[in-house]
Amino acid sequence: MHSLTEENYLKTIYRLAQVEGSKITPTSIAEGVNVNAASVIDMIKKLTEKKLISYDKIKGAKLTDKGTRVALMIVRKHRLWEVFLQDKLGYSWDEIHEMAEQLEHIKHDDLADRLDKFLGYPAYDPHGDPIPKSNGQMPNSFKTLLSQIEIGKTCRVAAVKDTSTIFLQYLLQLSVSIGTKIKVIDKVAFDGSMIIQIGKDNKTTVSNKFAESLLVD
Amino acid sequence: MHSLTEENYLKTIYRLAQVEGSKITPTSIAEGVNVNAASVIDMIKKLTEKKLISYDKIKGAKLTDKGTRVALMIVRKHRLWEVFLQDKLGYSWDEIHEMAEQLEHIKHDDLADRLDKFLGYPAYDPHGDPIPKSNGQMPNSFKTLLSQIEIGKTCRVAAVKDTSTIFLQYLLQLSVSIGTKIKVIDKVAFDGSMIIQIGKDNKTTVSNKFAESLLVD
DNA sequence: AAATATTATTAGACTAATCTAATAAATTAT
DNA sequence: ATAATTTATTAGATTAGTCTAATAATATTT
Repeated sequence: MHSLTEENYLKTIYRLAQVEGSKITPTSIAEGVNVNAASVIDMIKKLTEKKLISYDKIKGAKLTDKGTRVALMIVRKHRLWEVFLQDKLGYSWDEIHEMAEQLEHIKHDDLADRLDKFLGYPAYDPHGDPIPKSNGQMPNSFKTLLSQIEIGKTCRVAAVKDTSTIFLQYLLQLSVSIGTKIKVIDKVAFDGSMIIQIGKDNKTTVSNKFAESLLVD
Repeated sequence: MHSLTEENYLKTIYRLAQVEGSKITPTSIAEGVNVNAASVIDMIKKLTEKKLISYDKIKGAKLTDKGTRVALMIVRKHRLWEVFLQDKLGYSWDEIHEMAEQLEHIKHDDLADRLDKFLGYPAYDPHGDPIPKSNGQMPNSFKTLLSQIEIGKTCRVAAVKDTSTIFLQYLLQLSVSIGTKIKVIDKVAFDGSMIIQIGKDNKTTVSNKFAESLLVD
């Protein structure tokens, strides 16, 4: 079995790998796991030994098939528990992440599958992220960053790229949640900020950082 | 906050304290937590420092008010999660303990309360043990050991004293669960075994060890 | 290309929780 | 009450995961 710590590294590497064509360096992992880069080197050795990742200085770190399977099952559990916390216990989407971070490590052969069934086989979690199936398959989705939407077009919030509490609370303040319609009114070429209309509200200006953190379809 | 390990020691000390008038020694804790007695000595020091227990060689270990509160909240979470696993996910009572051992350590201000509400404020867990309320109060219950029941009397299974998988599976095999009616037909003075009738089944003979592990009312 | 800055890696130390082996203290049996 | 046994405690080592500080290797500027 894998320790909680190992699981967190695998999950982080999996997440970093989602960013297309990026090299996964010890430093990026260190940021993700929130430890010192020196610690990452040690863990890279351990995970390599266990054949959960491969690592070379030029290509960076990469999950093996085995490592991917483990990571996907952690992501699966995380997202299923998030659905549970929102749908069954009535938490709001900015409160659930921390708890799911703990719940994702609960081990039992078919707990995830039973939970999945109990929740009615949800395809997406409350943040709009797809929930891996027990065989590792992902429900596919076609999402783009809000920043990529052309002026005049309207889109639907599908997921958040940044799940930090501070961002989620900002979204709450703006009344933005999964499913909210957003119309792009104008873009500021200078700094990439956008003037958008949220639902039927008045127009708001949001930063480029904001527009790069929101996934829409 | 307390580490998972500290929580497990507190829970064990709480459990040992339930056995009326028994001194809680380093050795008994060591058995309960499944570690070496030397390790217990270290932890006793740590928990004493944190004012979670008091310890002296003559009186043994004892939870302080603060320690009791912490232990009760772990027991509360454990038992609530057991209800969840049985009632909502459909696990049987011999499968849930291990999972609840992990779930009881999930930390969040009001997770237990929300879960409690979601489950409909259950008073007892699937093993028949009372679930502490959020203020630490216990639903009271008047249980005796099956071994104490007189010949000819009928009683109702209320809880199990031993929650080992092997015992629970034996119960399952005998079709004994919480609520099952048991009539005491005869007792063997020699070794304390009992001849009992389980529900409407035929008579069975059970050992004294068995009769000392089952709580009835 | 040399100077500077960044990133990767090693070496050695630290903490929490554990262990074994040895010793001290207390209990039980003879 | 002495011997034998059990229990408590100390000392020192071990493991997983982390850290800091120093060094090596790359990348980026100028």
